[in-house]
Amino acid sequence: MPELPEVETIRRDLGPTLVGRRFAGVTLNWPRMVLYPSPEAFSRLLVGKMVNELDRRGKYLIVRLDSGEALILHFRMSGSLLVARGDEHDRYCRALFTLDDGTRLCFRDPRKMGKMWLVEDEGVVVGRLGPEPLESGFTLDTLARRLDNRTAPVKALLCDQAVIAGVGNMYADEALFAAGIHPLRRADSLTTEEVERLHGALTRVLGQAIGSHGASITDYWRPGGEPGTAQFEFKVAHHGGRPCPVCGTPIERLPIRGRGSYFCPRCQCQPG
DNA sequence: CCCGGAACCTGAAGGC
DNA sequence: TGCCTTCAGGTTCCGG
Repeated sequence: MPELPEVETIRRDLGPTLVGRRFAGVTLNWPRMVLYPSPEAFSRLLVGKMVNELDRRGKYLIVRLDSGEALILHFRMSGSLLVARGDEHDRYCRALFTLDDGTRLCFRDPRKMGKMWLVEDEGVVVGRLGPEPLESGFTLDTLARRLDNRTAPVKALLCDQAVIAGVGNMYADEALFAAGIHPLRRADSLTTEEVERLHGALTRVLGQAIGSHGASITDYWRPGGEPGTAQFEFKVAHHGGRPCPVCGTPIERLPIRGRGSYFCPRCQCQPG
């Protein structure tokens, strides 16, 4: 599932391919993935526009155009953005972009949940996101204030895009394990030391995952088709039943807010 | 603010 | 082997 490290990998990999190129054509095989404007207007307005730069906010990829508009993509669970090679048919290609140099880009998404927008004001799409956890402004104090006075489980807040942008299920589990904090702990019950450990764990886990080009655990691949390798560094995420790499206790799985949360019941002390 | 559930999707995994 | 059910997950929306 593309979370921050996966989308950042896509951004870095595709920069040289996209920047300076113009869109020559768009084929929408699943028009419902376009949320704004209408699919017809989306395709018509995109063709001819040049890519100025690639950016990322949270799990959103932002393609800034010379017109001042932005093409924004969200990959949800199963989306990836692949440079198409040859003329092989991919039944999961939901949108195909052709560039002015003949390069083709496929928005591949088996579960059809990815979304796209073409907007003049990025804020209408990404305006409510919380801070970027890898930017210098994301200090210990930033995190502490975002968790203070919140009674929800810390795991739920880490996955809330309005609290921190880009953290999803996998990396929330990994960060909580690295910080030794139980996912059900009430956010307002964390000590200063725990928030400090969590802050360090978040930046470390996300930064390391970017260095490994993201985690290929479901349908995520890098734009060139290579898998990421961050999943090999996971200690608890999706490791239910396997022994904790620190103490050997079997990793447990617990639904929190409808999402499977993996943790070590010994290393991550119980709530309360 | 917090919570649960539904909706969107389909491949994978489990039960019988 | 095959049919059927359930699950997974990010986001949004709705109701309590």
